[in-house]
Amino acid sequence: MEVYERGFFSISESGHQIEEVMDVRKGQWTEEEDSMLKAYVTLHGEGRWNSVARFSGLRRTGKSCRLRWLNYLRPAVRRGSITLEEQLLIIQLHSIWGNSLSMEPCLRWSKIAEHLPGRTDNEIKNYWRTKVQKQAKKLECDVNSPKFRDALLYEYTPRLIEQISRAKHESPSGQFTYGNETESVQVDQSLLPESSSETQVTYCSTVAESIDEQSNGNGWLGGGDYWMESEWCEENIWFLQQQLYDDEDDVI
DNA sequence: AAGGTTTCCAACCGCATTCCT
DNA sequence: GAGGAATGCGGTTGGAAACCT
Repeated sequence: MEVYERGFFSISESGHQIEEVMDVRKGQWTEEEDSMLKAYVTLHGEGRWNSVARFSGLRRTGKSCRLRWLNYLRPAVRRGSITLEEQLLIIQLHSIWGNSLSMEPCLRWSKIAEHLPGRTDNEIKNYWRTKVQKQAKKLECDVNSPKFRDALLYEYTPRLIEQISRAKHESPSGQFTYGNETESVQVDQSLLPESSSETQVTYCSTVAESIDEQSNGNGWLGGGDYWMESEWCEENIWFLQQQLYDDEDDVI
């Protein structure tokens, strides 16, 4: 069903303000709209989205065009499930930029997305909300609680790293998409604080930087064919559950 | 097979920030 | 420097697809 809404197109060209009232289309993009937008951006480049909306012939707002391009049409956009390595990074980076300890509560999804080439902030946000928050709910604790964050960082994360390492060694082709030495991101247990505290941020930064360093120059997501099932597997959920219940009285 | 429920993700919205005149 | 337009962000929603009964 096509949805149109009365809207304004307002742009300024060479100092002249042009304002026009017309029907603005909303909802799912059609293939035709996609190719129109693609063709226009290929020819004129990104940016000036209101002009794109007006001159491409699309009955869409600039905002809508921008979003469609950035989240879907851009050639760099990567598709498919979030891999284990990406999960690992998201969890770690979210602990730095996505919690209340952060000095910059804004910009977190886009900041995290910067470290996952080809992934959009929208995608990461969706992943976090649908997968991580769902698991927190299953485990009957708040996703932002220190208990859940600790469990994710100090119990789930090392297991993820272990799985990644195992997968690397089991992979016959040896195609692994970040770093040459998976072991170099192994968690050093001595670095782990006993419970949630400011040192958690320091620890996370260290791990994230370590991963980031490896990603520089070799483009760990840049072209690897490595792919594996990356959803929250029952084994990991069970393990997390055990940790949460075992530590119930220990963790503040 | 049909109807109901859940999951997932593309797209929208409102607000904040940045840019431009 | 001020004001308005453009852009970018996080939060939220709606609907298609998948799953369950």
